[in-house]
Amino acid sequence: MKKSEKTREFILARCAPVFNQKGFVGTSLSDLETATGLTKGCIYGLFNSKEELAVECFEYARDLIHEKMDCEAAKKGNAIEKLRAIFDMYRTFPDFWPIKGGCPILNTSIEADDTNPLLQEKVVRALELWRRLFSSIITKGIRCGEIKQDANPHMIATLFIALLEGATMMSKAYNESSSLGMVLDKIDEMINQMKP
Amino acid sequence: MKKSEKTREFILARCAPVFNQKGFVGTSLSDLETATGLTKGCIYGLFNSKEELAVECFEYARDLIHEKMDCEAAKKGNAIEKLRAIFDMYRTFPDFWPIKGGCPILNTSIEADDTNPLLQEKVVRALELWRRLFSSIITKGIRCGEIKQDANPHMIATLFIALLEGATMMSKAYNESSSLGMVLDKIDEMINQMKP
DNA sequence: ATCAAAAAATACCAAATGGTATATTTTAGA
DNA sequence: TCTAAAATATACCATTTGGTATTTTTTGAT
Repeated sequence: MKKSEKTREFILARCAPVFNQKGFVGTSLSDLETATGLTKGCIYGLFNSKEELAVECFEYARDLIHEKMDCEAAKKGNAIEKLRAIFDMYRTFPDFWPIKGGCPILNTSIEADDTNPLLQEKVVRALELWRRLFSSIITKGIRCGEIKQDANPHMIATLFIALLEGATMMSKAYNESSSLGMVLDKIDEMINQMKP
Repeated sequence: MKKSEKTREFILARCAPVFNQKGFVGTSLSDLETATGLTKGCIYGLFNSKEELAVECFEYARDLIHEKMDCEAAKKGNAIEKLRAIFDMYRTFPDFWPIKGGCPILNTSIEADDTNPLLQEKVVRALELWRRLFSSIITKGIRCGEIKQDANPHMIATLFIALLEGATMMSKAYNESSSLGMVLDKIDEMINQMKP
């Protein structure tokens, strides 16, 4: 691995949490200098603009979370348990997040939807990826007879994501886990009703 | 009404949508000058700082929405219908929002939770207000026998808000109303199950 | 119509912003 | 060990930022 590649990864790891907490416009180049201990001369040698860096940081953060979910799901043998494993991660709020600042999809979506088409597009792709993760688990569960035949994977996945994101916002706002807890209990109930 | 009071209201009405779309840090004084047609000399004569103006804009936007919900609910006679009336507003996404940029509570919460304690505190109060609106309708519904005795108002209100906020984020991201539609259908189902 | 007070505009400020051209240091292959 | 290339730091740039002191304009009561 080339030195520049290592530095790139290092910069992403250090800057992703900063962008996730302060947002794209809220993060200044000097913030990124302090976060990395590098100069902007160096940063601009590896990334063409602040926006390009922000995009890569977003994808870095999204991957962290997605991989963690994939990993938790992979440990389980059937669809219902896979889903439960993913939702159980949220029980350790806010420590669950592999990155400081909460859900990068939520954070970036809210900031970008009216202001930054490039980031906005990355958000849509990330949401699609996430929704597909849920709905593919559900679809397989239906095929294996672990989940009701008439369950609608796309709709259930959408409900799960909406519930999780809304509850994440609330629990971060209140700075306590009880809202998220109530939502997770509801999700549990919904999962039980999915059984054949 | 004094001239200065009228100008204050005018500034709030013009600036609130700008803050709601671009965020606090993303909005510059020159943005506010273009939005109002006034100079910052004038703006600073009425507000002590950009932050104070942002706080008042947030409360202005929150009131717009809250009053619209109150108004819709007031038209109906019983709890179930009051709830439905409020949720039906969301069916006209994105035109429902009395203010451009979507839900100001969601937007401000995401930006402020890690960066701006003052705005953050206002978000918490707004969330509490909103949750109380829902749970007081539900509580009255229980007392009148329109809603199951064992319904948990606080929990149901939390679920509703999480669903609405999560779905708002998704529908704004995708720029289409189908996610919100699915969530509204689910909420409808939940309301039906609340009947005694 | 006058005039003081209120409201708004002008002109200015230091600091910070994103970005770049250049210089210096580090790296790795011969 | 030498050296060219790669990586990083330095020094600089124009522009924008939030904010203010001052001046001009508008207002409304007499």
